[in-house]
Amino acid sequence: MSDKLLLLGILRQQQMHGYQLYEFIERDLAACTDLKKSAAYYLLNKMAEDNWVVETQAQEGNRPPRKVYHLTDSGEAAFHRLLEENLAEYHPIRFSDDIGLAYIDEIDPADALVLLRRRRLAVETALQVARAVPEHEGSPQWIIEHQRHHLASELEWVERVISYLERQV
Amino acid sequence: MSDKLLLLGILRQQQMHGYQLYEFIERDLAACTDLKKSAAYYLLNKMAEDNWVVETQAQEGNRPPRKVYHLTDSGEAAFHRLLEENLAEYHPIRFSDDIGLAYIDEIDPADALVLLRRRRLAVETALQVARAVPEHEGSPQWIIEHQRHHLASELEWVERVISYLERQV
DNA sequence: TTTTGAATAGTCAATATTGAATAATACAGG
DNA sequence: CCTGTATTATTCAATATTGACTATTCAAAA
Repeated sequence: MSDKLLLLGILRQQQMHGYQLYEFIERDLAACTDLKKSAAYYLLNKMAEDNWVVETQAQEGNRPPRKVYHLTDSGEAAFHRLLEENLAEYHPIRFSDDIGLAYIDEIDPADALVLLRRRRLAVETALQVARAVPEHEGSPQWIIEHQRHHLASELEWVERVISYLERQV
Repeated sequence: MSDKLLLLGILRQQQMHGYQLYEFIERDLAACTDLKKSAAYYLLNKMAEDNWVVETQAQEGNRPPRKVYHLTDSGEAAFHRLLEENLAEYHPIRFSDDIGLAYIDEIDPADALVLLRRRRLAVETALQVARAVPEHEGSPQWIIEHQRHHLASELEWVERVISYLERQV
């Protein structure tokens, strides 16, 4: 659902064709979502069926015709509905990367340490990238702030696991 | 992949039939994964094709025959491979619940506050649940500890957003 | 005793998601 | 002018995932 919200939110500001949407998402919204190109087209078709958007053909030069998506009134209503839903909800996340920790006793602690230090490096790198994103003036960029907050917390946590293992060795 | 690791890890300790696996996961591992029954069967079939597990038929009383899954040697090898991979990697997560925050200016700040307080309640509840899980003696239960650490951090963060909005109103 | 409901064990069709393929144009370098 | 590569725009087949359904057994209630 949040992907539909995202697409509707973009189309609300400006009608676009599929590829344009995809590009915008890849380029500017990589931090919020990893929505794939073909998934975006799929969702646009769904939303067209539900009449949240309409497709119009547009020709530019003698390029192949493009499908431009416009928000309808019922799409606008859906946007607001999904927005309120999204703001109120909280989906607890599962850390699939944690599964291995359940079996950490199956390998030599010294080996485990090497592997977890590799993981720590990955977290540190992600944190540095998130911190390097330039500030936008105006209202706070909640999504990137959340990333930073979260990654700092993750780093603390990996470090806790690592120091436990260090005491084991 | 982490789902396969989970299944292999369980089958390593004890051969099981599909339903037994599913039950164990639902009952005892709800915190680590939300693997569905049919997804588990799907993965078991995949792993049988790859010869990581073998199926044997088992009859008990006059119940319908059950498929019991055993780990093979190459399954054992795969387990270790996946475990090392899993311990070393870190997949940054996307908070799909954050999409709405990008559009928070589209609604009245007072309304947004109401919605976000609802979200805060959901986070608080999840945190209390995680804290209520009884301690296991012996080695630390990393997964549940991670949950607690993470949820505490999430709560801080929602509170940050809420106080920003409170200053806006 | 019959019915009702829960537990057991799995299958399946419908949905969703992905990566690869297609096909047209633009454009730069030799 | 030809050729290879990048960009544009979308479709599609293959994979993965889900929820709903089937079918049997057991236990308890009516």
